[in-house]
Amino acid sequence: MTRRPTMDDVAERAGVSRALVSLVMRESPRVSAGRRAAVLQAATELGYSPHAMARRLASRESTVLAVLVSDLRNPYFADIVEGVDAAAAAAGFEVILGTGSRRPDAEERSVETLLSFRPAGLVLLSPVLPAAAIARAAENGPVVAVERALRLTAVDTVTDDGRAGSGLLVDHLVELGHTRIVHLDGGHGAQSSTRRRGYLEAMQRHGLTGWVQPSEYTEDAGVASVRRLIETGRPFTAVVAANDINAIGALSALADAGHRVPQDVSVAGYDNTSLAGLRHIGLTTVDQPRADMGRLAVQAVLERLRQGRTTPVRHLLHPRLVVRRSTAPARPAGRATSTA
Amino acid sequence: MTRRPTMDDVAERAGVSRALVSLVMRESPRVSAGRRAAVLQAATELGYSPHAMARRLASRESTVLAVLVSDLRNPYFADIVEGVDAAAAAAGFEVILGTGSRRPDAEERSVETLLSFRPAGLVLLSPVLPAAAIARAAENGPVVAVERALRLTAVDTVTDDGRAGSGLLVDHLVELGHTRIVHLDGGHGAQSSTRRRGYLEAMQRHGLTGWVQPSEYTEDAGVASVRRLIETGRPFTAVVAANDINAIGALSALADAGHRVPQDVSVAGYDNTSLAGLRHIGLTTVDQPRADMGRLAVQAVLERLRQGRTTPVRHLLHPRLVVRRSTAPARPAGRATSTA
DNA sequence: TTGTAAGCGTTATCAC
DNA sequence: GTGATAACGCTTACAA
Repeated sequence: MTRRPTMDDVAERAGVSRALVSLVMRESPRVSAGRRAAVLQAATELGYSPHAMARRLASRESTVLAVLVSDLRNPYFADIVEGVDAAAAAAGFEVILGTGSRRPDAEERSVETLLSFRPAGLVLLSPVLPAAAIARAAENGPVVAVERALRLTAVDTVTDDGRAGSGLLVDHLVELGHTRIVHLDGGHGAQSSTRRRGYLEAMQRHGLTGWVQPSEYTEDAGVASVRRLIETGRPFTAVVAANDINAIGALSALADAGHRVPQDVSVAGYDNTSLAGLRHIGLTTVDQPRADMGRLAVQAVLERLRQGRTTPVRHLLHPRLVVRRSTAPARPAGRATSTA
Repeated sequence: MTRRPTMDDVAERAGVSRALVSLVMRESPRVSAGRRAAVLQAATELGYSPHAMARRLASRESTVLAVLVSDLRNPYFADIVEGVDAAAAAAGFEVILGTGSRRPDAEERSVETLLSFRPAGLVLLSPVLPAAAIARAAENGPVVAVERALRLTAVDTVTDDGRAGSGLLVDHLVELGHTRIVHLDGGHGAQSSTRRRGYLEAMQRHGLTGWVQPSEYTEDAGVASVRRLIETGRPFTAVVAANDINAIGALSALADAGHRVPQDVSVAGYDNTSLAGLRHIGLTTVDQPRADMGRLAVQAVLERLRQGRTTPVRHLLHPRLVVRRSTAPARPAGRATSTA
């Protein structure tokens, strides 16, 4: 609580001018070795470290990168943040985070707060903000939206290729001999329409008929939709769920109905969350290069900042298939509903 | 990228002085309604919002609360951060987050960065920083450590009562008729020694012999230690794991060995992570009031700040038992190892 | 109620 | 190389 030492304190103690201290702190090469040492010593003795805000105010340039995390609870974003963090640190930027709990109004407030720090750039992770608000933010500097489709020329985007990911899963299942492959639709969830489209296209590519069952990105929805699926009486041998948690709901509904996974029915998720990797679960899924997505977002900001790029860039990242125990060759009979 | 409008711009447009704009922005009551309206209109027309850093520099007081999150991936912390966030917002504070990936050096750097913003206070979530570094940080203002025992008078602490939590689990199992209850020890994990102590004390209280099997806060360690447990040939009917993920490892090792949960063996976790609540898993566990912990941390900062408290406060929060399907009455025989 | 002017802790632009 | 001195965008006595 005692007043922190300022540059003037250091200057006085070292017997030099404040300007010289400033040069030393910024590691300027044109300071004599002797003075530099004196300043450095005075600084450590006083426990001085530069005041980041005053520095930015005076230099008129910010080294703060603001990141809006729509949902801190979701480890998916934590992975992206780690990528952002690493890339930002490497570029000499500090990262400040804000959170919005996936509510548009809370996100807008959070963005306001972040912008009040006058950051050099703003990274939005899967924001639910209205596009107009994003456009407004983009008037103040580079904005990158991750996992959100946006056509604004002022905003760069980084997304994973959900179509390709669904395609990977369908290809994998077809290779295992499956033909009756159901997709649980993600409903209102982000990326759900892309994933559905990828599924339908891949099915068509293989000459198979698509079968989409409405669901949501939740465990409960997975349970409910698989129950309905079974009630139809139509046979199926594989389920491509909306995401991992949805797949886990599907798993438990199948178990309740006496269907064994993967002997009777194969199940796949999406996102490769830590859940999918649990021994207990062992879910075949799709993994996005999340750290890379974070890195690319930072890179996009830097390009606008340092190279003056003004045309938007659209990164579409390729996901990777992760095969685990929840998928296996289709049973010759192909009638999953007759197991019990 | 165009220069953001400043207070002077607003003042000029509204035909008033900069000081008056400042008063309006800070919602001072002693401004005439007419001028206030004019200023507000000019501000919205220009899209003006105050420069947070300049404001703090001039007012010599910070409304920034810095939070170090040791591990963003862990949803446990996300819950605490939400509590911090809510309480900070209510008190008119902005929150900035830093992360350290549970590496002491990375955490120290992160704290340095956070302090360069000259925050009003610093909240450390389960830090792995050396105590000396924490003491140093505390020279600059209020510091609160969450989930980390610390005897520094300059630092307030908020922790959950791990002893009580383990006690709740043992009481619950004893009530179900269990006597051969094993504890998987958390090893190097935070709070593990407290949880072990709570287990041992509770066992003693019930006149039972404690049995501690070394483990870690991971799934793999849970698997390995239960395997070793079974190899001993000594009968047991219940397992109090180090935490939830450890318990899930235990579940799968038990399943591999042909032991049914909860018919043959009861299993309990700790932390009430989202994993525990999965239908597929249904783990009995202990829940900490995480949002409250965040709130209390903010409150502690505020007390030092506004009420000038200088004596440290130690909050010890009471956990809650959450009973799910993984625990059940002990089998009369009480011989778990003879099922297969 | 409103305006003037002196900071806040730095960097940038000049001189020397 | 080093040192004055004017910004940076704002708050805050103090005057008016």
